[in-house]
Amino acid sequence: MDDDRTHNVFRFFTEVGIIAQFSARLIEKNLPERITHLHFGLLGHMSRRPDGETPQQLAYAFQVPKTSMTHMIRVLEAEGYIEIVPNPEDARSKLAKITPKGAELLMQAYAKSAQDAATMDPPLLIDQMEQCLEPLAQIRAQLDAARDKSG
Amino acid sequence: MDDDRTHNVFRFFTEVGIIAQFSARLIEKNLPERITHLHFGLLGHMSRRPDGETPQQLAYAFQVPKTSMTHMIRVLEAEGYIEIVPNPEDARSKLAKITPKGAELLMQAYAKSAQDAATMDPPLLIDQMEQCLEPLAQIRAQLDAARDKSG
DNA sequence: TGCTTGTAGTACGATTTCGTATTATGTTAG
DNA sequence: CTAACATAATACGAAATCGTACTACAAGCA
Repeated sequence: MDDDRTHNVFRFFTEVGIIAQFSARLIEKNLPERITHLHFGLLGHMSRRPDGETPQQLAYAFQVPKTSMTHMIRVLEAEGYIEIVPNPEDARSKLAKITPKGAELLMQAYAKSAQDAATMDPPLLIDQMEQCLEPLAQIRAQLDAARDKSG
Repeated sequence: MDDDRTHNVFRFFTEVGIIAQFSARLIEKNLPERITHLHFGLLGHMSRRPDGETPQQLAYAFQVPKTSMTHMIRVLEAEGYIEIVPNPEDARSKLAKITPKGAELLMQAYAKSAQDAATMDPPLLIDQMEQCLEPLAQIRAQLDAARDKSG
């Protein structure tokens, strides 16, 4: 890879890192005290999987260590946003499911953040975001695939 | 903002968040124990500012609380990657400067990560990254501007 | 000068992250 | 069946994050 392209890869990662931090703050501004953007992501993930997922699956999906996921799940459960039930297919395991309270939080935070995004000054560059969506999805899929191959 | 556009904004942030996590891991794989991708970013930032920057400036640039920056700077100093000197223009303040050892670490980690990126399987989609660079830079600039206006 | 207000950095403590080791259950070879 | 190994989750502890409160210095004004 030549120097220019290498430089562009790093620049890409830098921009992405900064934007990710902004989006985290945007969401967390509309979440209760101990709930972070990762918890928000977890709730969104679970809302699309009504049968629940195991901590293992969640840890893999969100690319955090199992122990970190254990902790995040406990916080969500302590606040009543999810419930944790035994996994009927494996007594070692558990299933985490979103509760109505969790679904409510998800919706509220989504709506408020959307409102914030819509009224930002200067306005959010949605055209540019949409323009990036496809390439970003491809890049993410490639990184996922590379991870699965090498660890 | 209509529902589709709102949805796209969230999707954009989601993709960006996942990619940011991957890039953090890519870098950190090539950094010593206690050094994170944020430290790497700090070193890169300082390498472009040989006169040093104050903790305050760094905290603002990296969008982390002052106390977090205090801690990160201490780690970098303890490991010898930066040095902290009094700010001649303000006795309350300090300047953090990269050391030769820090510059060396920066170069090594950069080179190793570039190597990893170049040999990834499936290969990194650099065309797509380059295609995103301009819009991402604009989006980041807009978010920066919105932050400066409202907090 | 003396007073008031603002700013840079840090001490401290609550919480979070995450690596290592452990427990409990599942799976498979013999 | 059972021993050996694999896997899900967690206990535990070291380190990081970050909000609050504080100290030290700076700057503006009477």
